[in-house]
Amino acid sequence: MTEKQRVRNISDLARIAGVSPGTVSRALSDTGLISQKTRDRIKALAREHDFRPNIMARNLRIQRTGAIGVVIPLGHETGQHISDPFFITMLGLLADELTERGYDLMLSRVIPKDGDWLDRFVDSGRVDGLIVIGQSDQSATLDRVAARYRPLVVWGGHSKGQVHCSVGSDNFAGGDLATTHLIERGCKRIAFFGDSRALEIGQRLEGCKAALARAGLMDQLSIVPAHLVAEAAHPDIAGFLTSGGARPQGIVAASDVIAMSALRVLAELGLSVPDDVRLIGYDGLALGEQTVPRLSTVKQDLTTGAHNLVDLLLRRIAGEETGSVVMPPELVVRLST
Amino acid sequence: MTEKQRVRNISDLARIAGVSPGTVSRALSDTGLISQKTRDRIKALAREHDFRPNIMARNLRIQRTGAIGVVIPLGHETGQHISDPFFITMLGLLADELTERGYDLMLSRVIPKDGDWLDRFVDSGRVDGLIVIGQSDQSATLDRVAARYRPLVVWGGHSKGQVHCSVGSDNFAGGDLATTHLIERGCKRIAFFGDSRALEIGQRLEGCKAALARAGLMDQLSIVPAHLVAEAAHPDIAGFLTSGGARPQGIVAASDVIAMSALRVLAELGLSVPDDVRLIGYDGLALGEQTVPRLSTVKQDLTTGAHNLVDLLLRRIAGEETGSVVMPPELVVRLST
DNA sequence: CAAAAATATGCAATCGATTGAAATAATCGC
DNA sequence: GCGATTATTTCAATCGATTGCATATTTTTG
Repeated sequence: MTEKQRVRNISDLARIAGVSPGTVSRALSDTGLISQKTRDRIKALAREHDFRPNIMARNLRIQRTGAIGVVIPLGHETGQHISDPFFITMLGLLADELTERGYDLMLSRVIPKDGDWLDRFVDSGRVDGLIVIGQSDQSATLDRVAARYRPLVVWGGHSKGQVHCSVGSDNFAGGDLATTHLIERGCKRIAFFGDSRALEIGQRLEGCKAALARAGLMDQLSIVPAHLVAEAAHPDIAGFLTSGGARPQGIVAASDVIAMSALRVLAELGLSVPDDVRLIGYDGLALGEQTVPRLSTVKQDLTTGAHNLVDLLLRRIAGEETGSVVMPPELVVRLST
Repeated sequence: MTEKQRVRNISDLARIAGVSPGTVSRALSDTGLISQKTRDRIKALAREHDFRPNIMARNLRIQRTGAIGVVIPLGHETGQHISDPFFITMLGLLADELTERGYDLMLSRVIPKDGDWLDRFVDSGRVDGLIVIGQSDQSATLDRVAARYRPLVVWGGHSKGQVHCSVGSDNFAGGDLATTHLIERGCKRIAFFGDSRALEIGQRLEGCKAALARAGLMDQLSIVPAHLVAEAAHPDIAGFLTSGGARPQGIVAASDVIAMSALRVLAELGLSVPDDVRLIGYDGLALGEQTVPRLSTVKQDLTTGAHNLVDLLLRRIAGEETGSVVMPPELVVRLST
């Protein structure tokens, strides 16, 4: 009979302890003036009744949720799925980073049909801040919302005049890096696989073009707007490679996933990588190490990226003004080039 | 000057509309008796001031959060990362399924050091229910918590006497299926790659043994406790294949990810799949279609699985009692066997 | 047209924790 | 030993929406 009926709130515990609810609150949150003795006593009591203060009530009162929203807009690419390896890698890193800082992660997948999707999330009051993974083709929406809602950061490219705060790698430099590498390997006819309507991919394509222009190979470029999803990219790529045009000597894929699809199509056509065609990906995902041959790629440091995203976001939540971050990409040469 | 200062709560709006807060509440939530006329008027007003009721206050009052926690315990495998393709695939499907049912998804990665990790989450009051992906080696903890906390479902294996509600495929049957397939292809020496301390993998191994026993090949089995993470599995596998023992004719990998690692090791050793060694994975993930050669596997229907998980969970939240679900696995023969 | 029934709206308590101000208790200086 | 400080604790308002009950309004009915 020592076990009373369940302690359901701070007042119950206060009654048991013979103090006021306010005192219990102060004892349990390690803040506020209170004697060490009562604090210990009340904490022990709380443990004994395994009581934990109601988080919703706390949130309401202190006006914060302790959760950060992570949103993945699947804009230009309806079939794209949350299980895309890039998203996922980023998601995992963000989960780690946010957990470390004491925040929960609220995941949301959005298909932006209207211009309203972001507003709805922002105004829902469910989260203290928002991380958007990828701009897709929604830069305008992001800019509009960023103008009124501070705690918002975006993984993606940075472009002139951009209003929203972004973290990403220098896509132009990366595209240049990849292309220059292929040129150095002796490739002349080069194909770019990727849909340039997405901001980042467009920038990578520009970098690719710049490298080609420098080498005087501009007229040798083919552009194939391959889908980002592996299954969807397959026919795009197969269509191009079997269309009868001159076969490219080098392929710049706008993502590692696209590169993997290309790898498979090439294998199906009996072409050897890198002997017949050289192929380079983009992102530096772990799966590039598991392919045969292992994939050369332009690596984005996603660990640092995730760290920066969270760091900037928390600073913005704290009211600070922050600029965007552009990180240098790194060429990783493995066996596919 | 038509735009007054920001409407921040239901009372502000009530004042503007000239009604009581209660009426506004009733108008905005499509419940309760209220005249169509006032409802429309107030809704229009709300839209005009783009006001949305505070969710935290609502949650506190109606005692639910509208969020479901998804927890990934990384028990027996410290290096394992949230970006494991299986987790991720499941996560994406759950996100879709939950969004559809009007719930948010709160993601949490846990490394269960103490026996307390699950209790903390359950008692935090952040979520209305919990989905745990994978039992890892934490069946005991899951059973203990399930005994007192109803809205909890687990993806994973089902074993006799299990207390917690689980959804998963019949791992024993799956292991049998994979092994029988290899035997039919003429394999005699068979290796099983996977760490059987995890419940599901242990069951797959049992199925594998059963098939071998039937064929009188029990003494031909090698067991390699490969890690679940691709990078960590690589040395495990390479170590086994170069150890000088008789090379297996068939390999049953406990997951597609392990199979991918095996594929790479075999390629590095100059062995052809399936000519020199036949290889079958487990899970039926999309990435198995992108490998060279495309991977044979035992497919678990994760879409249905995710649907079942959410369905059972919501029924449990509603107070219903539910049993576990064991789904039949399906043999998918591609080019690696 | 009055009474009964049905429909709308207002009132006020409630969910559970936090926190500034007020009250009380403990400690100190001389 | 007494006022002045300082350390604790209590009190009560607050965060913002929901909802049972009471009241007011409208509609129906005989």
